[in-house]
Amino acid sequence: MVVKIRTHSKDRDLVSLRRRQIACRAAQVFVEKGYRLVNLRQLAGACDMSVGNLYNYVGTKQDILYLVFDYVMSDVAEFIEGTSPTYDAFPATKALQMAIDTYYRTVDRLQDSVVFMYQETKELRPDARKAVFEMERRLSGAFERILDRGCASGEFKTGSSPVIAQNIVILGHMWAFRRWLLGKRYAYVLEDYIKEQTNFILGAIRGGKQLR
Amino acid sequence: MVVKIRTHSKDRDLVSLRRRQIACRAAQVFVEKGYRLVNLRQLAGACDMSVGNLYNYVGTKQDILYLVFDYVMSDVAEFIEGTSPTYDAFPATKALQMAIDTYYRTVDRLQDSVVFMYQETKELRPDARKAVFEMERRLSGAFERILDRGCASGEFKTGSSPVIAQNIVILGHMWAFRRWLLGKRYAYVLEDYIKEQTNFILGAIRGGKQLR
Amino acid sequence: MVVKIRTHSKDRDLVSLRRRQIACRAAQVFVEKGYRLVNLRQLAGACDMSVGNLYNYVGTKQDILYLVFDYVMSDVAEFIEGTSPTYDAFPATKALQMAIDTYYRTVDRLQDSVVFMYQETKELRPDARKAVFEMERRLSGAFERILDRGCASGEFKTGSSPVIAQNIVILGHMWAFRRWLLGKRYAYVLEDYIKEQTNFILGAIRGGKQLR
Amino acid sequence: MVVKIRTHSKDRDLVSLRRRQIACRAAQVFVEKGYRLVNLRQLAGACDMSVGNLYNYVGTKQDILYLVFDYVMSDVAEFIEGTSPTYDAFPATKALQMAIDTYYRTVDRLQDSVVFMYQETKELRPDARKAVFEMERRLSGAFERILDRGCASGEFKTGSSPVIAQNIVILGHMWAFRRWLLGKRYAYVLEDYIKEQTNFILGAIRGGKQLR
DNA sequence: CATGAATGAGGTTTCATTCAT
DNA sequence: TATGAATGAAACCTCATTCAT
Repeated sequence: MVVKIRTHSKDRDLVSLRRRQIACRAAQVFVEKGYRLVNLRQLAGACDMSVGNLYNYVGTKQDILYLVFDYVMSDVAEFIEGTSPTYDAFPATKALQMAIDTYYRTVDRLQDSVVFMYQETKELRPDARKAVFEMERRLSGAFERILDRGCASGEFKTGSSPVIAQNIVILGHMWAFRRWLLGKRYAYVLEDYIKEQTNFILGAIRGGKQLR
Repeated sequence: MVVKIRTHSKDRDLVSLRRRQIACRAAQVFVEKGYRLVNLRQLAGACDMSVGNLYNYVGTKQDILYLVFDYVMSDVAEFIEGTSPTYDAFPATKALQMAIDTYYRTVDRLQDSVVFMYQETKELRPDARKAVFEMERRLSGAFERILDRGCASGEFKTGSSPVIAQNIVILGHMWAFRRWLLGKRYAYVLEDYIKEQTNFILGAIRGGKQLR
Repeated sequence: MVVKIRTHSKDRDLVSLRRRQIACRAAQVFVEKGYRLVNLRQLAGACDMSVGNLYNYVGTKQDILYLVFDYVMSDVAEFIEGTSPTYDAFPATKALQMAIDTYYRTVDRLQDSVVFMYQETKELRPDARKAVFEMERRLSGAFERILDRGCASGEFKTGSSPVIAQNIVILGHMWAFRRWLLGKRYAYVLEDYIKEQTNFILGAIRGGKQLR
Repeated sequence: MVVKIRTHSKDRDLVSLRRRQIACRAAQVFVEKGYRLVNLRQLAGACDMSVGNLYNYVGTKQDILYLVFDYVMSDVAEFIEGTSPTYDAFPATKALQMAIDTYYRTVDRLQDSVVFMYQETKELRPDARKAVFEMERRLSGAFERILDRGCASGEFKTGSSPVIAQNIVILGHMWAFRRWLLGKRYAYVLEDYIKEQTNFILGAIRGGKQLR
């Protein structure tokens, strides 16, 4: 899925350089204040550019939003492409534990962005939204593959592994949400959360044998 | 938690009558188009009022948003207060099944509103946001009580029951989200989803014994 | 031909009152400085309104331009509807003289507007442009009827009376153009111009017999 | 009349080479889309130059407009200087017929430009505008000379020949205008139009004797 | 109490022009 | 000489809120 964004420059390298710059800086302000509350002057300021120049690399404000989504998602994509294959060397149970651990830590690192994406996906153009869904799908697909492997090896017994894969992803997002919802009052520790949820998930699919 | 909303009228009854009217009508348009995309002319029109009169019962546009949240949440509150006590008569496992079933059907009925609340909570004033959190807390509290009862009776073996209660709630919301995300492409049936997730949850907390 | 213009008010009378106000004041600034060079702040100022209120009665800046065209053309329409029928009582030659005289004086009165319309018609939306053409057509139609009557009575001998009617109209506009083109340097007197052109036109269609 | 245009280059030949290039290409886009609707990126693209380089040969966007006027008018000037003298060999009536024929065909060829000039003259700086007027004056002067010759020889009997010369010019422009105004609906043929108008004009100044 | 006309700040986007390379 | 990235002022339009009626 490719989302076309208008540019006035023909220098490919410069375009991607500037877009990275925009995505990275805009991510901060968007996440902090929300898409609608950031105006283009602020955005340009955050990007160390003039408003006019911003529009050399982007067609609309919405495009900037997409760049931010893309930027955040690329981090997630890295998780999928980078680490996912290495799990194949391990038994499914171990692999799933590792994948959950890694993914939930990724969510922790990107927690503000995760919440942001839940809240602002609706602002995207349909095609950009579709691209986001696709990424989401690939993410849960990575978990699904491990689940399926576990089912094949007899380690797991799942009902619908797409649903369970989704559950795993969503329960990761929940970590980000709880912090956002509860703010400072939320005193839970990531390590505990991961352990808790790993147990919950494995319990559900392994016939109740918990981690020791 | 009470959120104060300015009014120009002193007739208490009229105020709450009009506010109910506003909440109910505004809910529809907000949910349909999103908070930012609805302006006060449209809002007033939907409420069968003039803009000026709207401002007799409400101080700002945000207040209307809160009224809508309150209105939607009252539906959820009903679920909690109305049905929750009746579960005490059943064994925890049965009670949890029933609660999940009822709640997930509530989510299904309110699916647009659920998504809406995820997306627009950030628009609320801090105090209004707090009120939303509180309701959320009471909701998961209802599940938590059943879980605790099950642990006490030996039916369940959970780690942190607050986390698991949250999981149950969130996995319900996920139903709404998937439909929104996937639109028409989402062909899953509610009955199946409930069964699947009930199995998943019970599996995790009952030592793996699934529903028959 | 009716050109629809968006309004936020439902009070028909107020809408037409304000639109008259807008047309009248906007005409002055537009004619003076040109459509593109007048911004909405200036426009609103000239109309003794706020920008926001202006947009209660109008959908776009273009709409204001059309209001101005309509306003100017209504003056011309008056010429056509008001005076045209009275000419039927006179022989065609006399009638044509009178019509030219009246019309050219109208052009003189509206000279800036006439030039303005030539220059800014292109800025109108297609449907509004069509409405202008129609008015133009009705105008030359008024002359055409006199010409046809004269041909029937043997007073005139024209080739294509639509073309000649057009000529009459255009040569009237030329009066406005010359003043605009030549500015103060243009020292010609309207009376002379009318006489000159009347002779020119009658000469062409009466077999050369000039006015005395 | 000379209009000064700033340049950053000192190479006279290059300057005029580039300016010709600019005028020729810009003419096309200006005529097609209108002065205001063409921006400098488009203009530079059409001229096969970079924006920056454009500004080496021109001081402002207006200057480019003037170059275009100058370019179009040079075509008209050619008509005047090139063909006008040859008419002296013919009797005034014949000369006038020939001049009208040639000029109206020129207008037909340049019809878009003619309309363009009516609409955009106002965008020129005063001194550039004056240059345009002067050219206009020379054009009608060419017809005026023929008229005067005809009056002297007794072929014509005109009132004010400057006015009549203007009429001839304007009625030529009208051909271009009608096509623009009426678009595809205008089905008149140039040959007929020329014949019609020639008759009209000669009729007016020859005492009604029409062409055979 | 009810109306909706009026306000004006603020939003996004465009574009003529400059200037470092 | 030639390039095109960068600038930032200014354009049109929207909308939450007020207030005279």
